Amino acid sequence: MSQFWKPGTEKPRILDDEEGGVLFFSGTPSSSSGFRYSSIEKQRQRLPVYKYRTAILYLVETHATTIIVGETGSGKTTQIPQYLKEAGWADGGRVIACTQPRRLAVQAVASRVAEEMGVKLGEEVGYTIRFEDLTKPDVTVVKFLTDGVLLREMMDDPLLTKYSAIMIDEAHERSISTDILLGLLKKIQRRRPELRLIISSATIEAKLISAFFQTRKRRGLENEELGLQLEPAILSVEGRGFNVQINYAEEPVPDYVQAAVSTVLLIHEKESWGDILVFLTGQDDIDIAVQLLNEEAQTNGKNTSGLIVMPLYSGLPRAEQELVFSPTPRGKRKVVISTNIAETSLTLEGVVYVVDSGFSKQKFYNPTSDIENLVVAPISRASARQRAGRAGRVRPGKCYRLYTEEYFLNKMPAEGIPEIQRSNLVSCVIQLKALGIDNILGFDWPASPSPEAMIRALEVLYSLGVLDDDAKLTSPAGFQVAEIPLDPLISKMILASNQFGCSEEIITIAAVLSIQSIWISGRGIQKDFDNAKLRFAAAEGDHVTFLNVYKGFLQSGKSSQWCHRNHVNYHAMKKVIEIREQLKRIAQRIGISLKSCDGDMQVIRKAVTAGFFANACRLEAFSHNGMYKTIRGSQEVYIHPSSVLFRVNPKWVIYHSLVSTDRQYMRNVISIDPSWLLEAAPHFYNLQRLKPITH
DNA sequence: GAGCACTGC
Repeated sequence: MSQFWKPGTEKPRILDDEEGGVLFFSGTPSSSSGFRYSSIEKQRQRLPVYKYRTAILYLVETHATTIIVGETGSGKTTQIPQYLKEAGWADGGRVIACTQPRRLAVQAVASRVAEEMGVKLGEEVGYTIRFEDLTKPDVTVVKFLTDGVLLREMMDDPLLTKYSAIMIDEAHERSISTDILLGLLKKIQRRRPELRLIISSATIEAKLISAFFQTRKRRGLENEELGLQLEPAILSVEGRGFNVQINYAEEPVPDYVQAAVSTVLLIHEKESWGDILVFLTGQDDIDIAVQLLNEEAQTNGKNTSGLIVMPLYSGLPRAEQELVFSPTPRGKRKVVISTNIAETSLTLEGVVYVVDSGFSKQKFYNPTSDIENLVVAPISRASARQRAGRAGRVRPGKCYRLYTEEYFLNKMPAEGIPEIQRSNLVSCVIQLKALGIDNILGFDWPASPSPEAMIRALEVLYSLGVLDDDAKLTSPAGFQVAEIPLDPLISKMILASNQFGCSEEIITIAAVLSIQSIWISGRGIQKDFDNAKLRFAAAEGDHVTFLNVYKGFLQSGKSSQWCHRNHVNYHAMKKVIEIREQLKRIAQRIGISLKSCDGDMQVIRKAVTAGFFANACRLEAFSHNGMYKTIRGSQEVYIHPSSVLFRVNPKWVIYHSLVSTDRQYMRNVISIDPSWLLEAAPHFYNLQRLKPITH
C-alpha cells in the first residue's frame, strides 16, 4: 500500500480505514487514467475480502440475511457494496445502501468507493448525513448513510422500497439506532422477501445477531420454495492486522493512572521504536497522566527524553486534536493518552504499543429517577480486544493490560451492555410510534430494554401530551414532535413557542441545547472565561444567556475572532447555525410560524416550562448552600457552578439536564414562576402536589 | 466554586 501516509510528507487527507475509523492519507489521487485504474483494481484484489467475493455474492443471492464477520482491514466496507453493484443489485433503478454509525466514516467510505469506481462523488456513489445530502435521485445507486438517517428515511418510506440490499456496518457497536434498525429491518423482511440484508459485525456479537434473525418456518415457506434461505448465513473474513502480544498485570493495580504512567515509562525504556496509545476514561485521568509524564520528563530527563505526550478526547479543541495525527519526528516516540474515542472513532497510525486501563466512562439510565449518569465502569472483553488491535496496524505490537489475566477471563463481561439498555427511551419510543409500531413493549428487539424504562418513556410522552390514553401519537402535537429530530422535551418546547409567539428565540435555544457546549473552557483560563460569560449573562438564566451569545455572534458577522475573544466555541456556533436552519425548515413544514417575541422574556420562559416542567425544582426554604429539591422526586440538586444562576439561586428553577458527581448538579437553568407549572401541565402538577410548597 | 465517554437525526 504505497498510498499510506509517510512521516514527513505533506498534510494528509482523510480516508477510510475500512473499519469505521479514520486514517489520514497523503497524496491527492490523480485523475483516472488507464494505469491508475488497473492499480486500483490490483489494490482491490489484494484486500482479504476479495477471496470471498463469489461466496459473499452467492450467500446474498440465496439468503435473506448474511452476516459478515470481518476483522480489521478486511476491506468489507468498501468492497461489498461494489460487489453487489457489479452483480446487478443496483439494476432497474434499485439502490444499494450501506450504513455507518458515524458521519465521518460515511463521508470517508463514500469518497473512497467513488474513487475506486472512477466516478464523481454524488453521482453513482453518494452519501447522506445530517445537513448533507450528496446523492442524485435516479443516478445514485450506491449510497452510504448514517443509521440515524436511514431510520429517518423510514418515516417517509417505511418499507425502504428503493433499496434492494442494505448493509448495516459496525453492527457490533450496538448503538441505539443500529438496534432499532435491526428490529425494524427484521419486520420489513417479512413484507419484502426480495430485500437482502448484510450485517457486518465482530465475532462475539455475530452469534447474537444471527440468533435474532433466525426466522421460524412461519409464513416464510413460500420464500423457501423460491430458493431463499431464511436462516442467516455467517461468513468470516480475516483481517490484515498484525499479531499483538498481550501482557497482563500480575497483580490488580490500585491506581490505573499511575500504573499507566509507569507502564509508558517502562515501554519507552525497554522497547524498540513505535508510538504508544494509552486508554484512560476521561479528561481528568488524562490530564493527570499527561502532567505526570511531563514531570517525569523534567526530573528524570534521561529516561523520558524523546517522549512526546499528547491528550486526546472529544472535548479538546479541534487544532489540538489534530496534533495527534502529526508525524512523529525521527528519534522521538509519541504517547497519545486517550478516551474511548481512539477505540472506535479514530485510528492512529504508527501505534505499536497499547496500554489498556480496562475502564471507560459509560452511560447508565435509572428509570426510577429518570436520570442518566456517566460512570467509570469496566470495559468488556470485546472492547479489550478492540483496544489491543490498535497496536497491530503497522507491525506486530504489544498490549499491556493493567488488569490480571484471571480478571480478563473470569470477571470481565464478554460484551458490553447495548446502549438501548442504558438509555432514556423517549426519543426511541416516539420514533417507533411514528413508524406505526404501537406495541412498544412487544417489539422484537435485538436486546430488549427494561419494561421499567419503556413504561417511564411512555409516561413522560403522555405527560407531554404527545401520546394519548391509548398510547397513540396525538394529532397534531405527537406527529409534530416525532418530525423534529431532537429530544422530545425540546421539540415540545418548540411547539409551545408557536402559541407563545417566540419561535424565533426558542429554536435558537433548542439548537444550543442540542449540542455539547458553546463555551470554551479550560482550567487555566477560568477567570477570563467567567468574565466573558458575565458579558452575556441574563438574569432569567442560561437559556436567555444563549440568546445573547447568539445575537453577539451574528452581530460580529459570525466572526471566529469574536468567538475567541469571548471564550465561545466557534465550531459549536457554526453547528448551532446549521441546526437552527434545519429546525427552521422543519418548523415551517409542520406549520409553526416563525415569530419573535421582541425581548419579552416571560413567554420564552413559559415555552421552556412547557417542555421541561418535569425538571422543576424549588430552593429549600432555609438552605444556605443553595440546595434545591426536585418537585417530582424530592431529590436533592444544586445549580452547577457553570450556570449564570449559580449563587443567584432563584426560588423556582427548571433545569435542562443533571450531571452527577459528588452532588447532582443542574446544568442550564432558567428561573420560572411556579404558577406556570400548573398552566403547562395541570395533569402532572395537580394542586395537591404544589400547594404545600407554594404557600 | 466544579468539571462533560462517544455517537446521531
